[in-house]
Amino acid sequence: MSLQPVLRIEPIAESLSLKARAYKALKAAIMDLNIYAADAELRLDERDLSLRFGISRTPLREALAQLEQEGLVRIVPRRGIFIVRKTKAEILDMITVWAALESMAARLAASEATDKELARLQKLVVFSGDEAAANTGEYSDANIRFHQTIIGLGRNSLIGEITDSLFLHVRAIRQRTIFEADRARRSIADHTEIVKALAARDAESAERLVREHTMKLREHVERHVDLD
Amino acid sequence: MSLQPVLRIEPIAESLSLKARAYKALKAAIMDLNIYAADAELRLDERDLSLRFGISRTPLREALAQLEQEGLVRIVPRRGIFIVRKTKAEILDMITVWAALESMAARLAASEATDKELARLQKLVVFSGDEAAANTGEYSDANIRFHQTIIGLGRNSLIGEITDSLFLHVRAIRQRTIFEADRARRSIADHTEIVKALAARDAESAERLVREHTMKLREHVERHVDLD
DNA sequence: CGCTGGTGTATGGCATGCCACATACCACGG
DNA sequence: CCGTGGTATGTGGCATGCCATACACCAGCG
Repeated sequence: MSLQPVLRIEPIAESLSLKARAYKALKAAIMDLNIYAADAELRLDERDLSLRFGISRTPLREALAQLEQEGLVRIVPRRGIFIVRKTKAEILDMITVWAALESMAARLAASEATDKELARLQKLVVFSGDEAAANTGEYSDANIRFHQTIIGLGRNSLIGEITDSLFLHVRAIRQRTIFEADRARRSIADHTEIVKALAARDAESAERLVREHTMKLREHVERHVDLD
Repeated sequence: MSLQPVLRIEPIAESLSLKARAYKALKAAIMDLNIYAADAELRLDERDLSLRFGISRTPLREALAQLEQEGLVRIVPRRGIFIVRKTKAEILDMITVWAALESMAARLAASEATDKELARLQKLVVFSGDEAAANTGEYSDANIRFHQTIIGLGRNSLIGEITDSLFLHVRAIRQRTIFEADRARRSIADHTEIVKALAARDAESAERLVREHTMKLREHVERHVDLD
């Protein structure tokens, strides 16, 4: 154990490339925008954006190309760049994929997670239970953290990456559906069951419960959410 | 029914952008290359490539940026562009994700697929069974078609897209492991069981069988394949 | 002989400007 | 008044060239 005063060195300047910064800024801007509002502005203009960001079109185009691959925008030659509205069918497919991945993560977590980690997960459920009655807005965040935690406990970072990219698109829907008190209450009941199964190291049940929980959301969206 | 002679009009020229063509060409080149060979060339050069393709650096850079996001290359400023070798842990994670997605597709297929489609799937298994004894090379293709067919029967195109992108990386491994007669034989036995479960519309079993089948591959790779 | 400091070169990042093509608008003819 | 053809304008695609920086090489000093 050295007690010498240590010169703290940080990797300097880590200033991201303009391309990376444009990418982040655009992504944040698109996510901020409620793209499902009827009057949302769906058209982007390269030159206008490059002026407003104060960079040239080259890095901006590269950022846009990345966003296109991620499915957030569509670039049509000589027509324009359009923010993509996902169809209801695509949203439903995403939720299904989410169910497949999170349930696999739960299965893995049943054997991988430590008791300590599971205790923290438990606390998350209790907290959101307290909060939910009073304030469903807070619940939405706790709900998201719960699911992200399970995914993390699976120790498969690819699952985390894929669900993150899906989350962008599903987020708007989730927030729209969560503001129904009964759904929140039942959701917490499901979460409680899931934690129990994990604590019992019951991979089969954990997998099934998580899958069914998410597929309930899918069902709900299919029936009650109107897009397009 | 018009008997008039019809002027056949094809959408003309469908000539892809240079960026798209560069993307395809690079991807194919990288896949052709056995990147896990010790002496594989891992460094690319923008200017050299743009000369060889006969295009300028701009569309080439955009293609490379896409490949980077897909995880096939890594671009390091002022150092170079490197073809990525996946670590063994990453490959294992990919196979796990594959298992989660294909098993979900099987679950969906149990209710979605028509009898006719299942009959075609059945034929695929029989065919690969015949072929396998004589020629494991052919079997590899039939094996891939079998799995892709199941994924298609799930009617969730997102699952197809994600597994396609994983396939790039897993392919090399799959081919390396399939040339073991016993694995091929047991694989066909698994496939037979899977088709049976689907024909019986037993979603639970179909899901489980597909998952276990893929997780066997994962196990095999973890034990016997040496990367890095 | 080994290490340090300086310089040249290679490479990716970025800015700029031109081009092809799709669209919109308008003029002209029926 | 309607339809057709021509033209102007806007937009993304692409080529080109400069710039900053990391690395390699070399000279000079200890």
